[in-house]
Amino acid sequence: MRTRFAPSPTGPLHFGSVRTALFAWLAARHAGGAFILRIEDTDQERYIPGVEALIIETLRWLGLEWDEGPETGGPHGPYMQSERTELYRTHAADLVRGGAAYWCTCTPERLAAMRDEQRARHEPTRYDRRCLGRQDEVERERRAGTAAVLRLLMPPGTTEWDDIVRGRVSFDNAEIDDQVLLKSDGFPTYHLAVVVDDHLMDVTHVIRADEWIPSTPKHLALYTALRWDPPRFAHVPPVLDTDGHKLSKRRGARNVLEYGELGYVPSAVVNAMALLGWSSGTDEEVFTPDDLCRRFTLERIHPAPAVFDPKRLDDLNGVHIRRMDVEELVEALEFHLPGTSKDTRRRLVPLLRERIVTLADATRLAEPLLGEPVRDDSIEFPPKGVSDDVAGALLDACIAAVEAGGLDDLEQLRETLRHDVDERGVKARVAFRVLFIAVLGSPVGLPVFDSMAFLGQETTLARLRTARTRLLRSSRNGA
RNA sequence: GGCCCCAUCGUCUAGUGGUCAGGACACCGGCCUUUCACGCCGGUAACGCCGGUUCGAUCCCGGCUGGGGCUACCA
Repeated sequence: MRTRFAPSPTGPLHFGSVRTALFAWLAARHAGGAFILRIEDTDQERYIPGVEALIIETLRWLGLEWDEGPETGGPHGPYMQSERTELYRTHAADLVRGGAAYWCTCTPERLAAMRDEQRARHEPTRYDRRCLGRQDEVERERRAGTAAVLRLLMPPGTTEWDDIVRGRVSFDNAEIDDQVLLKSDGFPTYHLAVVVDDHLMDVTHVIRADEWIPSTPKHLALYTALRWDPPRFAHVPPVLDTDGHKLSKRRGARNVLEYGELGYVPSAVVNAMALLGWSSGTDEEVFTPDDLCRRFTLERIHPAPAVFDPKRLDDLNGVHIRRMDVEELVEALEFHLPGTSKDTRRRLVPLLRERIVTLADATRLAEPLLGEPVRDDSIEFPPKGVSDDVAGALLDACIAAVEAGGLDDLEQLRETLRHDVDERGVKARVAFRVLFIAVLGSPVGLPVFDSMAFLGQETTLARLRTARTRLLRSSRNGA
């Protein structure tokens, strides 16, 4: 099996377009086949420089490596359509010779007027073949320099194919327009280029968005005219946003690369994408890329459009993070805990792992351990349910214990302090908020005794004493 | 206007001519617990509508409705 992903460099990749690439990649990997990357840059007007670099970076980040394509090369190159124009012209000439295509010099104005009339008559809009009956004349016009396009002569009859995700699809050819194959600037349209390239690159399975279904009969007609065996088609449904609209650049669909900056890990993004429109048929839903390669088949793609739910990605991201081993996480966290050493991160990971949804959460959570905790006076201190006396006694006990080396045995330290507050009739879960605020600056956050151990005796004592002082001052003011 | 695609909880989905219509996320309870989180237990929640075929339809067929797409010298 040979599949390809053929994006046009008109903007960065979003979740929907990458999911199509993922499906093509998975299908190839599952079958032990090849995955090809080809850049469809035949539209000179919409081309945005630099975007192909972005596309390449996105696929690499996700681990969707291609066997043939830009940068890696391959036996069927070049893999940029703009460098293959000679190929398209050659095959266009074949089509003309075989009577499957003809030149047309109709102006855009005439074409527009023609369509308006057809629409008014409730007919399908398609070229009326005016130029087909006057080819000698058209030839003279072309020689004289009149702009001309090459059109496919759509044969009569019906076109049918067995789509891997849709089943049998069929069209009445009479409804299909004589598609422009070569534009007047000499560049091919998508329709000619895609057929020539897919065939020359030996693509066996065309996996693309279902918006291409209506033009598939044109492509099939081209395969027939060129006497080539057509590939199998799998038209995959679109990914919708929460409002039910198709994901698009225009509607602000996020560049997939941004998910990395936001702290999502590639394996989770891949997992979430795969689950949009595909299921394993079992109850399992957490998969590594390797798992997916093993289990993915095109036949199990659900034909209905899918709404992308960011909550699902969050969940999966947390799961994938929790499944990473310490060293992987130490590596992954480098960007979000800037300036930390590997060893620091190694000590932080056990505290963070269970409580971050994205890697970026680590920045906020670890902050009080990496810098000074910011005192937030909107946080009640001592907290509700804890008297000044109890808070003071707890801090004193904690200070004394830490001075005596209590951080060497956190379990023991905790039990001692818990016993103390218990005797004063206060629940540890309530009283310990004093410690949280003292050490972390907030009543919620990382486990407080582990945090003390991370900070070390000196820093811990400093923070406890600062809190103790703050307490004295406030109770004096209060009295 | 013409043509095409799609339709199961809020979301992603499984599913069969006879099922208590299953799972996951989210949500709501509870447990665990030094906070938070993790984890565990439980709960709310779906076959769009109308016909037909059939002893019986979520499942097969048709229509409708709804959503999406194509209808360019864009992809």
